[in-house]
Amino acid sequence: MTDLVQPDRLAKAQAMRAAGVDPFPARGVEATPIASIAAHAGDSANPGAMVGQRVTIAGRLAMPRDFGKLIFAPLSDRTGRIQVGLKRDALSEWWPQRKWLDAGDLVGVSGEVGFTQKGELTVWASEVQLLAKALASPPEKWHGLVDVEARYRRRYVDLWATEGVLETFVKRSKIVSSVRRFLEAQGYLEVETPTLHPIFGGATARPFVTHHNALDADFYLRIAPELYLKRLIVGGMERVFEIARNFRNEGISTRHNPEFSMLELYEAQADYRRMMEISEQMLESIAREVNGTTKVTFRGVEYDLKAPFARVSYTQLFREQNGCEFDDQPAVRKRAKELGLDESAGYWKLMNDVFEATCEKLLTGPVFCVDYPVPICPLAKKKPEDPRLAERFELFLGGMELGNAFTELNDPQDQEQRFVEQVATKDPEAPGEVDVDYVQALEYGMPPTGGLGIGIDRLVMVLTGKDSIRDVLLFPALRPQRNVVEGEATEPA
RNA sequence: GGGCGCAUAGCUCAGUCGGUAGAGCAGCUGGCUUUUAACCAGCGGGUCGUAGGUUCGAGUCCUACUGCGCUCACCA
Repeated sequence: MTDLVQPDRLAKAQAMRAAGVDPFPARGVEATPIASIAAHAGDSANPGAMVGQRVTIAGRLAMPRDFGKLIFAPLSDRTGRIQVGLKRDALSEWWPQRKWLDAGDLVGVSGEVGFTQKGELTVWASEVQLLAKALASPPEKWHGLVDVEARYRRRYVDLWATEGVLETFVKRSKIVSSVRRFLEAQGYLEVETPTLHPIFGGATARPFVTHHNALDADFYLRIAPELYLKRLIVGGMERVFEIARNFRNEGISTRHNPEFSMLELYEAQADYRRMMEISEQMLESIAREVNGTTKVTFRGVEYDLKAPFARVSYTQLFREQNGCEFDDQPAVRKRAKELGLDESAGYWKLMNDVFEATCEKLLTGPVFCVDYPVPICPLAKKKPEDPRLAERFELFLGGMELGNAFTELNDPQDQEQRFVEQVATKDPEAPGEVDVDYVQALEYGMPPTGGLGIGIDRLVMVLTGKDSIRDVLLFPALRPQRNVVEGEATEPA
């Protein structure tokens, strides 16, 4: 046990055992969801069908108010909260056991649905059953958990002790389910591809490395599922999507977690224009389903997710903000110097740094920024009418990148050449070797294909109005903490 | 990785000029049959994040470390 355990609660549990009552019984109770009781209870002036019915509810007890021969306490389950009323006269046999109850305990209560004199919906208990004793006391009753670290480390407390937290994660679940419904309605197939990759690719990011003992081989945790999903397009699956957990060994911030969820989808016979349509239609549809409106407020600004979204050209925006063409190397280098950017990297990274420094903040959105220079798009097809540019877009909202898509490069020779160039950079964020198997897949022929990636966590941030990715991840990444268990040797550091 | 900030009771927070460690909630005891953060009376509860330093004396000042938050950079 840890120092969280309250001695008086432990003493109660021991007293219960001594009296033959199990503080941690093996069986639960068959309970009615609280929300379904409240939904059919009406009010004291106009009682609904539930009033007068005997029900059983189960959940966590909070804030008991003890009047000596009468106790009121709210009881919460996953669907809602309702008051229970415990009267001595209705619980004569059980009544002495009330002293074993504490705020935070998990209990089952059976009784008649009714109201109090003040009109509060109440289950008047005729039977009370402790389902699990809380040996640790719940957080302070009206502030809840406010210490941010404690909230993230002990999400299992935060979920019921902090207002709105459960609702956020219920909504996250609905968003993911809405994504699936939207895509399945369009004939998409949900697939699962490997998380352990022998070569990392599909994005530029530092990977996590792990080792398989039996194969005696290193693997990378995937930074993107992209190259496997496109192999499935070669295989004829034609419309596939995956909601993939990706891993990137990079910084942690309010917009970044080392493991995050990305929706990637690929559609044969489509191109990036179709990906724009599907993006805006999907976002509008999800917003309507989970929020009932296309209006969202993110970081204090209201946006409308109603399709169609605006389109803005990368190179045109670059020209407007910097007074030079994106491929005018002397002019762009001069501009980078003015902006005080790090010039040690290659030209194209520098050019993109100039773009991000001068243009990205203008992309409040929702807006598609389209047609990126080819050298920063190693997996995208060139535009037929301008081979300097790739058919790629990024979707922005509130200056934050929500999605990335392109018309997929399906020319194996071109792809091999771009892989070779990537490997030659020796960049730790670029693959260390050419993915020959992927090139071979393309050699069998991949139809014209559009692909799209959308950051699920960021989408949830937008649709729930949360500023930090940690507020939409149940267990955000934190530095590991050493907890000491009683009786365990504490080793010197 | 850089900058700024925070760390005191189970929880939320005070702590003045460096001079005996405080409150509310939670807990315990007693009272109370209609509360909504119930109320009334009483009681218990602390390695002030860790380690050094300055000082007669440190929760308070200084240094380092640890953890967390915000922010900048990178990334989605």
